[in-house]
Amino acid sequence: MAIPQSDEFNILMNKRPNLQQCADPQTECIACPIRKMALFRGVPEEELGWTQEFRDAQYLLPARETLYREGDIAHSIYTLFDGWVILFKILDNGKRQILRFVLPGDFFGFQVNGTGAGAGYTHGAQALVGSTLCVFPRTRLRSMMEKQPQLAIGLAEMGMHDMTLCQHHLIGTGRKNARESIAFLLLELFYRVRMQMQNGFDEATDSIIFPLTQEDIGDAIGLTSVHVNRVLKEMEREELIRCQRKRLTILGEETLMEIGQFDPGMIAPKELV
Amino acid sequence: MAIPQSDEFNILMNKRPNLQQCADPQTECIACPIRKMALFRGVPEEELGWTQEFRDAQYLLPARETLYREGDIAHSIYTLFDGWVILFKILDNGKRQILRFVLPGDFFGFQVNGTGAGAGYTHGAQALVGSTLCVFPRTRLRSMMEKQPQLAIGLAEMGMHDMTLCQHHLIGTGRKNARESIAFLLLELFYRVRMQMQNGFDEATDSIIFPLTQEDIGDAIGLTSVHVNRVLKEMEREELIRCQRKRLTILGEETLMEIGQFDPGMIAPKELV
DNA sequence: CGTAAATTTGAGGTGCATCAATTAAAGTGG
DNA sequence: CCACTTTAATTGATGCACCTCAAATTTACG
Repeated sequence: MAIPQSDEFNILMNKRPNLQQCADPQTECIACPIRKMALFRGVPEEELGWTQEFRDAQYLLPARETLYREGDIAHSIYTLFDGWVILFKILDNGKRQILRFVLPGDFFGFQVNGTGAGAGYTHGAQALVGSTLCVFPRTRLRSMMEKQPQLAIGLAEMGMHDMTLCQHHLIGTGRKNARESIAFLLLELFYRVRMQMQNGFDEATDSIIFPLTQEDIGDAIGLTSVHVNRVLKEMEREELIRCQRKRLTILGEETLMEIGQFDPGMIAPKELV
Repeated sequence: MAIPQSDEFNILMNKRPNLQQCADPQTECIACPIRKMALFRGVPEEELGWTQEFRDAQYLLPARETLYREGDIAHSIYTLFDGWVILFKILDNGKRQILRFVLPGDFFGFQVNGTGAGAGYTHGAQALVGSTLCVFPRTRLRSMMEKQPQLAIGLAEMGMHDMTLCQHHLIGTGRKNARESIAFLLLELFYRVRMQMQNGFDEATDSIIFPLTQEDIGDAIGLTSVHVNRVLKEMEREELIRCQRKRLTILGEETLMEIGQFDPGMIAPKELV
């Protein structure tokens, strides 16, 4: 049975032929398991029909696929429902800087250059694993926020959280050595995945699905994959971590936290007052 | 004549004995020359009496003085009215990472750890030059936003802008060499100061007041002051900049923009749609 | 005008990059 | 399920951008 397709979807498909519309039934906002962590966290239950109407649909993005490139016209903004997405920027010299690791519940795609409908994304976005996205039309965001202040507050709060993470990455690249900032990154991602308790965390082995390559790690904290490898190997020899076959286990949590100067409270979700 | 002092002020003075209340008359929000760049950008004129009531007062913070330290209970949030403020974090090893340069119109002090009235700042704040601050009670922010959605939207927009700057700093420390990221930083600050056309920009010489020490520059982009000095000296020899006596002149704008991969559009104020 | 703070310059060391080649793992079509 | 191909991980040798330490000089400031 054919699924009816919106204009948004057609625009999207035009640019990204690999994006697939989900089969019915799609997750309703009212039944969304990650809602309390996501954009609509502050919206009361009785209003959720309205958020549902704002949302365009859910889409599947296969692993390694690009969602958008820097400069693409920003038709849509996204909440990641399931999977892993990276936001990044490519420099003139060809080097890549990963700006953010997007995990389920995170909102992204709202950072643009320019104004109005023709504004372009400031960065690129790519899936690390097969991912499910909730897609919203960007041009309606402002009017939606004016109607529903909770949405704006939620956005400001999530922005604050993202900002904190970004600042910690800045500290990592600016003022920590390779060992310290790798320890921090591994712990940060481990805690963020474990916090949501649904997406690849295995309680039995205290491990998570970890789809980053060593090159991804390097591009996040400003190192070459060669040097990342040396540090990771050393940490494995010291029995601080196990990082194999796309799975990460933290063995020496205490020690790693000291090395990376990591404290879970630093990356806890933020609230405005 | 004694100025009546609010509870907020007393709390503030208790912790920061060097903060001085401005003499009357203080700038009214309705007459504020930087309002359109600041937190209340979206608030219609007829509502400004209300923003005025939200604001506690304006205060003076002398040069080099600390406004708050990391971990201090966050009673207040701030808009910088005039001056330069840096937000920073000190690591265990004593190194300092500057997270943000706050210029007039910028909003800060809302990033906290924890919830409720006892939450603490995630970072420290310090004035580089004598600065004037608009102070707001943090605990009323949420209710204010619920009453006035434009405030939440403004906050989200400013957050987006700050995030973009932070990401560019991340790119600088992570994926650029000393020369490139110094060029970027100088241009960024130069453009941001010139954009507001009021605060130390001298049209005749195309120069700005530039209160950073070479150590400040280094702590912003992850270099030692020694190495910053060598790069700056080289740039002066090449007649790309003049950076003396707390004043910065850009001589080779084109070349510098190429070196730093800087484009003014990247740091233009952001709007949601 | 004296003292502290910031800048400047030199010499020597190191953490990470670069280049290069091998091995292991993951993906793909038959 | 296996051969084939591609991608990622691993290891070694060498180099350089930036750090560290240290001392001289200039500038800011009470």
